[in-house]
Amino acid sequence: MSATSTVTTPSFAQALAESGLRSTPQREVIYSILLSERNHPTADEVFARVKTELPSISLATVYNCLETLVQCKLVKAVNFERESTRYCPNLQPHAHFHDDQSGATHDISLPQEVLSQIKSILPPGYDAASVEITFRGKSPCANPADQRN
Amino acid sequence: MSATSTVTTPSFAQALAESGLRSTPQREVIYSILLSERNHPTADEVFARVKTELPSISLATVYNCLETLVQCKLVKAVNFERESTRYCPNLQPHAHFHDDQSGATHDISLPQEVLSQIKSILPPGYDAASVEITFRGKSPCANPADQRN
DNA sequence: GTGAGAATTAGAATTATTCTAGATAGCTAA
DNA sequence: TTAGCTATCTAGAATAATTCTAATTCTCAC
Repeated sequence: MSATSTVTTPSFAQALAESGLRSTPQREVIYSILLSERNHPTADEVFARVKTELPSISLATVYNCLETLVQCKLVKAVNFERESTRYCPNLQPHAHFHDDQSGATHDISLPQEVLSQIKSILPPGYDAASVEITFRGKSPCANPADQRN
Repeated sequence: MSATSTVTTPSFAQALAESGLRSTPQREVIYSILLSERNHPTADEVFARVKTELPSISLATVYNCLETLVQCKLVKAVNFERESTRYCPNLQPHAHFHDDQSGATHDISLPQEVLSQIKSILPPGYDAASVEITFRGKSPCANPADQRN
């Protein structure tokens, strides 16, 4: 019942090669698991699944491979950065901008009409209690030193 | 240099009271720190700061108080849920919907025009490399059992 | 003042993730 | 082929954020 017939598409190897990396059995199997199991698995869930095909694989390798696939833009990491939770007293609807350089997080005010347009992408039946919008990139704040967050 | 003159506004006590909770020195000081330090501090940073006013406070209390303030809707938690990172091979622009009941995460496709409208809220100088949009609430998927993520 | 429940405390426990050091494997040039 | 270099993999220890536990302290209603 091996649903994950290892996909060794040229494009897979190619995407890795473009970053100077090799296609390995571990990477192939993990990628094929992500393709077949479209339910946003965690590293641990991938680990459990991949062990049935490569029993000697280690959890560290799973983390390494997932990180590699993200770097090669073959998969995306959801719930992105695993840093400390941060708190803000700004209760107005707003988005956040995370400056990659300084690590600072800025509030970006969110006009009502944009918010409702965002909510309009939800198919019928979806009832959203909250939306979280986070940008990441470069912000105009010149001095990283005086802006920790 | 005690910038945090404890704010005991009636509304603060009131917001707590509405949830059947008390206004305590620890909660007041922590809230006032969040108000004065508008840079999205972490629990640890709040802990460091609050210790100068309440030297005997414990880290657990800081976590408890922050959680309490979030429950009373006095502050918001950014970088919300501290769960495992999840991975998906869907490279199209899409948002995520997190079903609170089942814990499942669904992809929501994101039309180009909505995406560009979202990006348009950024003030000049902000250069976003990526945007992450996450809804949370109730999704129409009836059976929580067969949809883990 | 007393007693019940709420809140706080210190420290242990948990969980996701990263680090480290050693073992393997695969390619390159002789 | 084979020696050597590097990439990759592995197991287990280490780290960091957070939660849990049990004991103590505080508050308020009576």
